[in-house]
Amino acid sequence: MSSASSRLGYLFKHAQQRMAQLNSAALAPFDINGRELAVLLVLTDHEPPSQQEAAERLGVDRTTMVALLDGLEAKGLVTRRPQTGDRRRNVVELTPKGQQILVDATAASDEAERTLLAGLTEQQAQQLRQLLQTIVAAGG
Amino acid sequence: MSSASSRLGYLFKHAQQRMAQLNSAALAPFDINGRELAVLLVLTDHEPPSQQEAAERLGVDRTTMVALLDGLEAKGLVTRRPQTGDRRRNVVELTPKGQQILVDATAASDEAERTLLAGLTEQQAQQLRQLLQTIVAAGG
DNA sequence: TATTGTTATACTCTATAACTATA
DNA sequence: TATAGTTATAGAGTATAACAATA
Repeated sequence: MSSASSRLGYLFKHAQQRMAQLNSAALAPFDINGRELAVLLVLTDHEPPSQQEAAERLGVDRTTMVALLDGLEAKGLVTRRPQTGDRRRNVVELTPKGQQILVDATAASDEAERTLLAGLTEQQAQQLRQLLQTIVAAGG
Repeated sequence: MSSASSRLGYLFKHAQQRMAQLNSAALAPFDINGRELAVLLVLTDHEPPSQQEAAERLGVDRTTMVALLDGLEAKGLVTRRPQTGDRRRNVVELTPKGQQILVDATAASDEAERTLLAGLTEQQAQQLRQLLQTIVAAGG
């Protein structure tokens, strides 16, 4: 238990790096990365949110969200427009192209996740997901 | 399954961020961070390794290891000396102070890990660790 | 005054390329 | 020629502070 490779920080970091690597390869055909896919997912999880709401859901600063959306908008995957009633806020929505990319990229990322979990049984994979969700949800 | 917060990339990243946060607080009294503790652990996992061997075990570039060891050496926790027989290599060893810090900091980090896993049973915590090790080990 | 989006800036972590010394 | 350590540099990813528009 006192080896570097058994500590949680090491394990989380390396698991995340490997997942990012696999996602990167799987999403390359769609010209997006894992973070951008996460943004697209956040934008469709609930109703069209403001940039700040999207940032909070993703756990990043609102200034980081600006850069992420700049990229997605340049690729024609999302649109921004002032919210009627409070023109300080931007309503961010997926374009039809963005919606299509979301569907295809999610499928590709699902396959990348299966690759990462190839050494686990289906039951173990579900356990892992549940345990992680418990930890992350508790973190606030 | 199509929400951002259920994807493995998101879960790993946020779990790692929370662990880093807890480690940072727990290790502050010892003036080291989680990465530096990992280096100390790598240096004692096996026999005194060269910088390059230590870098490979930790999964970072050798140039990154240079900077990490610069910091640890400046704090008086490790020493570097040319290896007799191949003076291109540095043998890196913990000082007595480094060994003491390692013991105390590991205990503090163990406590931080328990905090992160507070929502899980002991059995679930061990399961999580095992599943992560399986994934990371498979990744090469 | 407070909030949203934005910009400028800086900090951390990391890797690539080039250099020095050793082999 | 090849390798270990080093340095300079650059690229992600991120946050803080300050600004403009709006409330």
